[in-house]
Amino acid sequence: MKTADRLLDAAQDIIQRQGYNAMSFDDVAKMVGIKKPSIVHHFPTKAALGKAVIQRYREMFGQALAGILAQPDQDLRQALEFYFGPFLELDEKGNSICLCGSLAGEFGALPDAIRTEVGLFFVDHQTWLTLILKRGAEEGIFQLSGQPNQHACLILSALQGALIVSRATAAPHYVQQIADLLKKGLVGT
Amino acid sequence: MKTADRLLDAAQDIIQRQGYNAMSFDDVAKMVGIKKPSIVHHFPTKAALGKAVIQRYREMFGQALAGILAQPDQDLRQALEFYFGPFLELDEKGNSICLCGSLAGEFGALPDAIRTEVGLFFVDHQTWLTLILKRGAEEGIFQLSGQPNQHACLILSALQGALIVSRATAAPHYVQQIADLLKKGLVGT
DNA sequence: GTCTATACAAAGATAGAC
DNA sequence: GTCTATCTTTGTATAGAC
Repeated sequence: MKTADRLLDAAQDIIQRQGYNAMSFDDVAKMVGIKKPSIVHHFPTKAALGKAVIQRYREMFGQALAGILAQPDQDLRQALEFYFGPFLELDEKGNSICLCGSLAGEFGALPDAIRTEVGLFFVDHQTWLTLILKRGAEEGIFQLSGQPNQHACLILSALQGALIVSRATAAPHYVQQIADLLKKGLVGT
Repeated sequence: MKTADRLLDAAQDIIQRQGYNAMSFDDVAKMVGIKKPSIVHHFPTKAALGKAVIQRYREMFGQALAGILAQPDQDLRQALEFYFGPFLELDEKGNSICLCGSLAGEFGALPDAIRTEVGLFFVDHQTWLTLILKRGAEEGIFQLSGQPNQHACLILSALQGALIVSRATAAPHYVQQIADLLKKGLVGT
């Protein structure tokens, strides 16, 4: 595996566990097994490393979500289930939250370039969820009590918040409980 | 106003805007108008300052929530409305999120004493919300699709997440939209 | 209770050899 | 592409005067 990718992996892992400000070049270098100044050859600044981490994360999610949408005869309930997947995995793994949830928590301390990427991540997800929910409502699969966009924001916020609260309270299967209740809220009473 | 209280105010403000790791003695001292080493007279370490900030925050919320519960002939819908209040205010103010939401985002980088306080904050809120929802369900005011505790966790997570997403996307009245939909989810279809 | 001065470590970043 | 060495700034904390 290329050094640049291993650096991205290490940086992402630290941010998801400890936050952006707690991620230092030295920590990242030690995880990869090289010395601190060698990082600069791959990423000139910490902000550049951070930005690259989010861009890769956004792209990974973007492809996964586009892949779900592209399926013919898609089951929209199943599509939503796929969406929950990565968040459930993060919670069961423990100690890690969504990369962008972590970054957004330190928003006021972030470089501008990173703030922009984080904002785009959330908008991406809201847009995708809104589309799924709107289709589902039209097909009669979902019975929405509010606007599709509103439900999309609730799902996104609840998952991000659930990961954060779950880690701090160490409650088992916390995100799963939240996801189950969110699903119930989409099928009427 | 006592210096110790002004230090707590300043530290809390920075944590809510930028996070715990971005909060330095020097920043706090400058906001209060004293020099960095003078803080030590009031709080021996950064961890002690941080812990004191959360303890005050927990106590403030604790008293407010107990006050709502203590009201005779309480309207449970109104009680929930009161609960949403501080989160709506934070969102409208902009740039700040819940103190404990911010800290929980950096959980892996926090001193043990602070982790404990953050966990207690969330448990406090879950317990209070569960009680309100359970009573409401018994009285027929709320029609819950899941367990009261489950709804409590959803409300807490959604509000914490909404503040974080709202700040990163700069969407107007974001938390209000989430709160409205959460309320709809408690009254059946 | 606040100050100046200072110790000490860690951080992001640069220069130049290999 | 990685290294050693170094610079500069910042951060937490201490010592001791006022």
